[in-house]
Amino acid sequence: MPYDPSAFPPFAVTVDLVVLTVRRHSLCALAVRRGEAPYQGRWALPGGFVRADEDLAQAAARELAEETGLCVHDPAVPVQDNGAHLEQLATYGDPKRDPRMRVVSVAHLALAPDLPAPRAGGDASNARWAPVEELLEQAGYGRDGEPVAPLAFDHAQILADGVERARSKIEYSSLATAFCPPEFTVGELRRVYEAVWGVALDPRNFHRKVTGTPGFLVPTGGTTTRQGGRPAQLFRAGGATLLNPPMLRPEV
Amino acid sequence: MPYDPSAFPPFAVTVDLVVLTVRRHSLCALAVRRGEAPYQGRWALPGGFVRADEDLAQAAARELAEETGLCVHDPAVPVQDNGAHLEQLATYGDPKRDPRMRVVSVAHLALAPDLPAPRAGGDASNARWAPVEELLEQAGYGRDGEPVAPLAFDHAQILADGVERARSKIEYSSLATAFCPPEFTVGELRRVYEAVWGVALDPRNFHRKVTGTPGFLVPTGGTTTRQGGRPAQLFRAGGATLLNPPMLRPEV
DNA sequence: CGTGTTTATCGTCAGGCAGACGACTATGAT
DNA sequence: ATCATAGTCGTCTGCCTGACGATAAACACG
Repeated sequence: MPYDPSAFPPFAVTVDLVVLTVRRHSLCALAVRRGEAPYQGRWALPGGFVRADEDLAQAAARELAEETGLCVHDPAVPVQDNGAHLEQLATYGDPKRDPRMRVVSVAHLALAPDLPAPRAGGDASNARWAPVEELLEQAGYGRDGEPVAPLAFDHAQILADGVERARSKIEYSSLATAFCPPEFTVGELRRVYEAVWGVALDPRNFHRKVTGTPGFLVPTGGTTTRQGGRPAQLFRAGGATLLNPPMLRPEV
Repeated sequence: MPYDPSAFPPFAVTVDLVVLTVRRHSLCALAVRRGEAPYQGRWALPGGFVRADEDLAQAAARELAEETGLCVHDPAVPVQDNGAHLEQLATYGDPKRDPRMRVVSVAHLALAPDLPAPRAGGDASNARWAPVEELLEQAGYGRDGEPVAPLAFDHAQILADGVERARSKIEYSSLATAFCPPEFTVGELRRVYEAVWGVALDPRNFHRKVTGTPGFLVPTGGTTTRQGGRPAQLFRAGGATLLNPPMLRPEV
């Protein structure tokens, strides 16, 4: 028996994506330029409508693939080639968040290794990686002197929530490896933590901590000098997902 | 300019509530009996449609008040009289989760002190507090020998996610006080942890930990013997919301 | 070819915190 | 009076972390 349509108000449901990566020692998020009203020309988070036959996670994975070409790896297996981590973040449903109509947006958080270039329907000028501090400024000027406007809709709030989730989650999980290529060094992993948290970490204590946590890292046997200096061991992400005891974020 | 309604599929949006409390040393959740198809007569989580002019949090607070009489206290102030903690949990949107139509449910988690009796539209027989293990069993028999059927829809999954959120969140936040009355003893707070985690904790180490964490507990000056034995100091929840270092959940 | 720079890695040491557990206190029950 | 119950204070030991010295292995530059 179908429902009485007058019994409930109809909603549009969308997914919005907070896609984070680490580029040049800073935490960056994917932003796309809006081509239509409202907020035409403003930067926003990528996203779109959930289709009639789609699960929420499927919709988020589809949008992620459309915007970045990333595919989502199975959460049961460790982070691997070109696979991004994707998880639900939170849902935003203020009645006035979209001036056109009642839209409920299920935000998702994606973590990806550094990628060559974003694409937004093939148009590179309408998508970019921007440092999160820049996107979260209320107004001002970016690194290139271009004036920066706040993100469209409530996307600044969504981005802030996503960044906070990422910052806290790398404390007690091995998620930081999702920002790394399939093989990486301890130093590269440390620079991920430093970029996400915005702090400096002691290389010696960090090395002791991550190599001493069982299941976090597994050596591949190879070494690399791509960072300069003494050759460093290469690792892959181990099977462990929870870090116990957690990595401690320095105060302040 | 309104949207073209054919551009997106319409959804019904609901809020479902995982309302947890501690009764008789066990973690219990509020369940209501369904009065109509589908799953007629089965137990389910309380919930309902989000209204056209309502925020998601408002809808959850309204449903909570309707089912329990609890009001939600401002998250900025500490837990206080008859106020419950309420937070968004996750959103569930599988296309087949409701056989009637496309429903997206924004689940919320509420934590409340032990309450006299639930009410579901005034009908007490259609609402009850049940131990979460009992509700999460696939099938079997409850404590009273009554046969137990699984929760309706995907509510077992939602409940499991809510319980897991509560279990992990009392580790690193002062949220356990939301299960306590306005004034409580260290022993009562310890029994909350023991019920939620399902473990036994050392009373001496627990006492040292919670009284030694600045801002967690503030003494009211009074004492009580309601638990028997030597009189215990009464405390209120302090302003601190984050516990650092966290309370450690014993292994296994 | 030495010297300096960079990054990686190993070691040492002191302080803090948690688990294990002994001891004592203050109430009610019998 | 004695016991049972629950609360509170201490002690000790082991582990982890932060601070930091020392060494190793590459490259850059003269």
